[in-house]
Amino acid sequence: MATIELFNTLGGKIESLAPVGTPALRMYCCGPTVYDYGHIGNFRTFLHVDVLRRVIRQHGIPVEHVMNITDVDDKIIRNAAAAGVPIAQYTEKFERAFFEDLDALGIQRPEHISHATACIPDMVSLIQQLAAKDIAYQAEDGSWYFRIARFPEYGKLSKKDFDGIEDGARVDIDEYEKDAARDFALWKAVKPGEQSWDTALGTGRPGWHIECSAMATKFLGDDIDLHAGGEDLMFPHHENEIAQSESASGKPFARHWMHVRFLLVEGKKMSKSEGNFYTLRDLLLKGYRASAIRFLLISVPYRHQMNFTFKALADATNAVDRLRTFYQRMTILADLLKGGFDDSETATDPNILGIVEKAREDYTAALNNDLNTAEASAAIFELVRAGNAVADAGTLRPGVAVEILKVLDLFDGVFAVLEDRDAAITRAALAWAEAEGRIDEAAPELVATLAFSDADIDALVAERTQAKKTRNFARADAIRNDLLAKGILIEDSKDGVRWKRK
RNA sequence: GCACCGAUGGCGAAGUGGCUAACGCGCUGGUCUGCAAAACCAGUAUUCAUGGGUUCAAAUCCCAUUCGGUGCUCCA
Repeated sequence: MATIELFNTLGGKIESLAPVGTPALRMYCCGPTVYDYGHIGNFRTFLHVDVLRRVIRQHGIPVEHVMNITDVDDKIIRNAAAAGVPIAQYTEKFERAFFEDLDALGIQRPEHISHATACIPDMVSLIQQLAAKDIAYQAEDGSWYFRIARFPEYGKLSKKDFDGIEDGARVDIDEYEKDAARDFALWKAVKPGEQSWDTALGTGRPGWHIECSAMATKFLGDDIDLHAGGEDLMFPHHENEIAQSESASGKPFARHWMHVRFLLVEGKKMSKSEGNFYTLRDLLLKGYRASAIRFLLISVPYRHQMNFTFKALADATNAVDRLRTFYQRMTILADLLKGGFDDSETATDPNILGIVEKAREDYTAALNNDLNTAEASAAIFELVRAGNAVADAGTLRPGVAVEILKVLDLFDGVFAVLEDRDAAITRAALAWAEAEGRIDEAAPELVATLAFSDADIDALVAERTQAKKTRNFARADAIRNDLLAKGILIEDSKDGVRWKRK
C-alpha cells in the first residue's frame, strides 16, 4: 500500500510517516490541561490527530499513542484555590467531561493515558539526569531550570534563531534567579499553600514541559515516531521538550512533528473577550449535532486555518444527512442479497463499478497526501451522486451496492459520522446542563424536540399514513407540519415512511 | 515593532505552473410526489484580494499594496 505522506514541522516538508524499530507507530499527542471544559479549538486538534491515527490503522499499522492529562499547573492551582477544593477534586470533573466530549465526537482513546501527577518520579529522574550533566541547575529558591546555553540546537523546530535576540527584557518576578531569561522551569519550588511533592529535587511541583518528555519516554522510549499538538505548542512547549529529551538521551526525540493550525470563529480568533468562545457543550445545547461538529472540524485539512461559522455548521448537518441517507439506501439494496435474491439478471450500469473504484482510489490518495480530508470527502460525494443517479435509473445491482458500502465503510473508518448517535449525545448534554443548573442555556426547540419520544413520533407518523390512505390530506399535512415545527421531518419513500430529527 | 502564514463563487472550501477552477451547503428551473421531503438533471466564479512583473502558458512563481490570522507571553 502507498505510504502516508505527512508534513513534518522539523524539516519543513512533507515526508513519509512510518514506524521505525517497532511494528507499531509510536506517537505522542499533548493532551489537555483539565482546568475547564474543552472548546472547539481544542477539539479541532484532537480530531485531526484522531484522523491521523485512523488513517495509520487503515494502512494496517498498529498505533501506540500516548496522551497526557495535565492535572497540575498554575491555572488549576489558582482555580482550585478559588473554589476551595483540592486540585484532584477540581480536575476530576473536567477530566471526566473531557472524555465524555471525546466520545461524543467519536475520537478514539489513545492506548496510554497518563496523569502528570502519576509520573512525578519519572520527571524527577529525568531532571536528575539533566542535573548530572549540569544542564539542569537549581536556583536559590529551590526551583530547577534548564540551561538553554547547553543545547545549541534550541529553536530547530520553530525555526527560531536565538543568537542575537535580546535576552532579558522581561524578567518574571519569581524567576529572577535564572542564569538566562530563556531558561525554563523544570521543577518549581513549593510556595505556601500550593500542592507539592517531596522529592530528591526538593519539595515542589513539576514545570509544564517536563511531563511530556517523561511520559513519552516512559511509555514509548526515547526516540518516538511522531509527536503532535496544536500549532501554539511548537514554541516554547515542544522546543523545550526537545531540549530536555535530547539532552538526556543524546538521541533525536521524535522523527516527525505534526502541528494543527488554529481555527477562527466567525472570522476572528476565538476568545472569551470577543464573545465567540464555544465549548462543545455550548454547541450541543444550541441544538447542533455532535456528528456535524466532527464533520465540520475535520473537513478542512489540518494545516489550513479554518473559519468556523454557525452557517457552516448547519451546512455540515445537511451534508452528514445526505451521506447517511445514501448509506441507508445502499444498505437496503445490499440486504436484498441476504434474502437469497439473485441479482445476476438485474439491469446494471456499465460504468458504476469503475466509478466505485475511482472513489476508493481518490479517497485513499487524498488522505495519504498529508491528510487532505477535503479531497477525501469530495471523492465520497462524487460516489454518492453517481450511486444515487444509477439507483434512480434502476440499474444499480445489489452486488454493486455491496461494493459501494465497502467504500463508505472505509470512509467512515476515518470520518466516523454515519452512525447516528446524535440524539443520545444531545440528551446526555441536556442532562448535564440540568445537573449544572445551566438548562436555561439550552435551545427551547431542542428541549421540545427531545421531549418527544421515538414512540410518540411513530404513533403520529402512523396516524398520518392512515389519513393519507383515506385521502384525508388536510389531516395528514397538519400532522406533518406540526411535527416539522417541532424539528421532526417526515419523508415518504417507496420503502415506507422515514422520519428524522432536524 | 520584528518574523511567519493566508486572501478562490452567496457561504464553507480543494487545487500551488498547462485538460471545461474539485467538493459540500445554498439558490433558480425541471423530473418524481396528492402536496412536500428525499433523490436525480440543468443552471449558478470567462475567473482565483488589488496593482505590476516572469513565462509559450500563472489561482499557482516574483515584487509592492491592502486586509485577516499566528508567533515573539499562558493558550489546541
